[in-house]
Amino acid sequence: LKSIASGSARCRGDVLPAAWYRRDSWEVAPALLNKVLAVRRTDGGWSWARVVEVEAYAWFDEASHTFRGPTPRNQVMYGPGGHLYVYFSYGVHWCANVVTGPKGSGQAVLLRAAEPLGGLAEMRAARGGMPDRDLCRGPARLTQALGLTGSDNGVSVRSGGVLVLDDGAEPPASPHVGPRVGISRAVDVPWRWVVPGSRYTSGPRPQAPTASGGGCARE
DNA sequence: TCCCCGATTAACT
DNA sequence: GTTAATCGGGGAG
Repeated sequence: LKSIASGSARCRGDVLPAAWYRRDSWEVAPALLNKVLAVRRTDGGWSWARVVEVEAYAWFDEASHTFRGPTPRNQVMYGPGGHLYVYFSYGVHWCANVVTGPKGSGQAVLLRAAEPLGGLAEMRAARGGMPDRDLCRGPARLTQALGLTGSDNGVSVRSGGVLVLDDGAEPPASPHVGPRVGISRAVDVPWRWVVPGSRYTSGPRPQAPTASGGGCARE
């Protein structure tokens, strides 16, 4: 059990076992919903947020960085699950993924949005005083708020300054599912999962699975 | 070596 | 709704 704090705010949660990450990305992704992502700041305090939106990527997936095999950039994605893959996007932004699967498989889950919970002052400062709702709403906003950069590429999420914690909150029983955002290939693959009803998600609202006969049920 | 383009955001109109 | 900013990766020549 880990305990982290920022001022009077506090969070207690369990590190997930390595085997938990050794599954395929499309299984780990919805399980990451409602987990807590915590990052230690340089002053020793922490900032943390609850994951509310994720996307899965895999080796056979045209939209994945691993689709064309190993390169210097994507080498962390070929490492064992339970580590952070951080890449630079559009020459401006950092985006963070949790690597999944066994070593060599080339899978990861993109962290797209989170609900800020603790260490809010530092997140606000990092984001230029945006509304709290927008602090981690979007993959690059999330890394900016929590201070994740390329220097965090490859670090474990099970120890050290970046932690994924299970604080007892269950993943949603029926997460909303939909197509991934901002990609041009495999746009029809429904590998984006969102906590229903959360105000802290980004992009268009995906649909609930078969909730009212709607959703993707067609063809 | 060159060139195109991207798992985006913020600031515009 | 539209667009500029901004630069490294990776495929092609």
